[in-house]
Amino acid sequence: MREVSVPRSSVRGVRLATWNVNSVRARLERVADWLKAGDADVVAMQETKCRDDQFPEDTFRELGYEVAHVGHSQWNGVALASRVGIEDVERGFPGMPQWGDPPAAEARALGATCGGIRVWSLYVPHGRDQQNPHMRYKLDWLARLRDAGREWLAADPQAEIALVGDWNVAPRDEDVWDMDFYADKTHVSPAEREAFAGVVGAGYADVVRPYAPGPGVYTYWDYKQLRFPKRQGMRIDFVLASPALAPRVRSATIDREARKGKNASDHAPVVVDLR
DNA sequence: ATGGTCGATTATCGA
Repeated sequence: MREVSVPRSSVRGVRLATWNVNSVRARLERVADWLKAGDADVVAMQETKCRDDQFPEDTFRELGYEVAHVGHSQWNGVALASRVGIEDVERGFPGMPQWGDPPAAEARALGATCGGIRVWSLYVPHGRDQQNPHMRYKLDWLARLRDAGREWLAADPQAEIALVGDWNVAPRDEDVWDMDFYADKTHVSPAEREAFAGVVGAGYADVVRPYAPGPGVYTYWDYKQLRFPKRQGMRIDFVLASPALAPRVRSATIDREARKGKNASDHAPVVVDLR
């Protein structure tokens, strides 16, 4: 599968990261600095907030990464950057529900094989609020992802698949800073948690939590209300791994440092080291 | 003070 005979990553393992960058163009300097320091081999990005023709490919290329992107205007947009190859790029997964006018509708999922691992960069619909039709779309979207994920493993139980990104679900009470605050909002409802659990039940394990246990461990902090310095966040960014991939995990970290200072994204990168 | 901040695109909307 690998095109390079002895890539550096095969000697010291593959470092896989996911990061909701909240605009790849507004964040470009910080993303580039993070790539230089972070040594990631594969980086999934979400909320790139640009069209394909606006994606700053050259900056990534200069840093040694190939890129694939799907996006539309300011909405959503997901990307993969890889220095261990990008093959078989797919925009959207089979059965993925649509919302709004294409191509915005397809800007939530990008799959590619990177260094032998099938990586999906995912931006799960937000839901907006419990009564909004967008919530139904969110739950349907996760149900279709569950079905697709189950089929991929049925076709090849040994497949090394990573489902990574911003899931817009906090699966446990400990994953939000205050359950009362979120009681009537999105991300914590039983329906949303069941939808997330459906993907886990299809065979994909959260491989980060064992290395970054809660409570009080988050991946997102609202820009407003000084949520970050007050340590009031949510854990909503996850790396889920298939049964063949999960045992390759050696460590995982949430890079809180990247949320600090000016011009930070409201999400921190999540990093997983594979053997 | 029932908001407070961002980003993309153009006075809103989404997160």
